[in-house]
Amino acid sequence: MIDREERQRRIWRVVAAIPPGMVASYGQVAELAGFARGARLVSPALGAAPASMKLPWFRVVNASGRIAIPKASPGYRKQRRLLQAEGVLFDGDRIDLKRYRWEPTLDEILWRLG
DNA sequence: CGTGTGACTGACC
DNA sequence: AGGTCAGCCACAC
Repeated sequence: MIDREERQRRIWRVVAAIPPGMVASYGQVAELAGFARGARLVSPALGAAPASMKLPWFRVVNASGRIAIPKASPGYRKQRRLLQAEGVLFDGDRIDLKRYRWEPTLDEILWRLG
C-alpha cells in the first residue's frame, strides 16, 4: 500500500530524470512512475516539492504540448521562460512534442527510474 | 458516503 | 485543427 508520500517520491524521481531541453506530459510522468491513468496525480506532487529539491517541474506539460496553467498567470510566464532558456522553442503557445518529448531509453528507465 | 474539483486524456465530432 | 465530453484518480467538504 503506497501512501501519498511514497507516490510523490516516485513522481519526483521521474520528473528529476527528464533531461534539460526536453519535456514530458503529466500522463507520461504518471505512467513512468507506475500510475497508469494517473495524470492528475502529478500536478499536486510538483507543487509539493520543496524548492531546495530543485525539481525541474517546468519540464512537465500537457499532452497537447501546452503549459497547463493559465496563460495570464506568473507561473505560466516563468515556466515558459525556463523552458526557452533550455532551448525549447514554442510555436505560439505550444511545444512540438515530436521534437521535444522525452522518450526514455530502457537504460534510463532501469537505472534512473528503477 | 455523495459531490465537486483540477497544473489531465483520449475519443469523437 | 480545435472544441466538447466522458473518464480518470485522489482529496476536501
